[in-house]
Amino acid sequence: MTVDTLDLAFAALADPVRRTIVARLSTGPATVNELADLFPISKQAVSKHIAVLTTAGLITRSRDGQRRPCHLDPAALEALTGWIDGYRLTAERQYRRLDALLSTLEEQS
Amino acid sequence: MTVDTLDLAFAALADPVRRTIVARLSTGPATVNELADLFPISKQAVSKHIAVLTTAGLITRSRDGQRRPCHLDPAALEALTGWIDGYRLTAERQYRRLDALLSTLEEQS
DNA sequence: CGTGTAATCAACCAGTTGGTTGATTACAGG
DNA sequence: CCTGTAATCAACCAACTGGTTGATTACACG
Repeated sequence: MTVDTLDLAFAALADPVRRTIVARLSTGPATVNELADLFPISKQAVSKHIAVLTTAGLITRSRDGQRRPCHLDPAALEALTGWIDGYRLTAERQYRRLDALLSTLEEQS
Repeated sequence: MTVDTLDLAFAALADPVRRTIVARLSTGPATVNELADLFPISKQAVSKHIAVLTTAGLITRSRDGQRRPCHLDPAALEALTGWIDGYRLTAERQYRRLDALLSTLEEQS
């Protein structure tokens, strides 16, 4: 996952409407119109949100007659948690090392 | 973690400068001036980025003389992965259920 | 072919973001 | 007290975002 993709993916999840769309899609595919029913905004606005999520690689589209259902991509979500966890674990290791150092100093005093 | 905090945290990580700051802080605390050396932008701009990360709860500040070092908060990062993983796992379960259904239909045909 | 529906495109507007420079506050040390 | 340094505040600007409405494309069905 490239740096730009990380930009797009985190930015995509920074909006509550888009997070709600992700939550809904986690239970199965849905069309733009179905998703638009969840919000008090226009269908075009929802279409834009879906475009943001698609560009970020978080969802994919398919074709079923006139309908173009949206599907969530779990692998893209996993890439995000992977990025975060890398640094989180490094930081936690760092804190444990600091704690150990402080314990050692405590014993010596 | 409230909805607004999720907004702020994801938006904070949507910027490559701020992600680099997070990466650097995962190895230990650093001051604004130290962090500013990593980027070709003004110290004030870095100060703004740090304010964004602080408001999002991802980093904390402390006081050491004139210095005000920044520290990464692993718990805040964990809250983010927790949110993502919830829906990722739901989606993966959904796909496994679909696969199972397709297998059943395959057997019956 | 004509009609209805799903969805996007296009233009526009208000508010936010990321950067700049200049001035200001807070603290350490001689 | 005065000087130097760390950091923030304030004002400003160009670019982007999230919303709107109106027009357009793509497909299914009778």
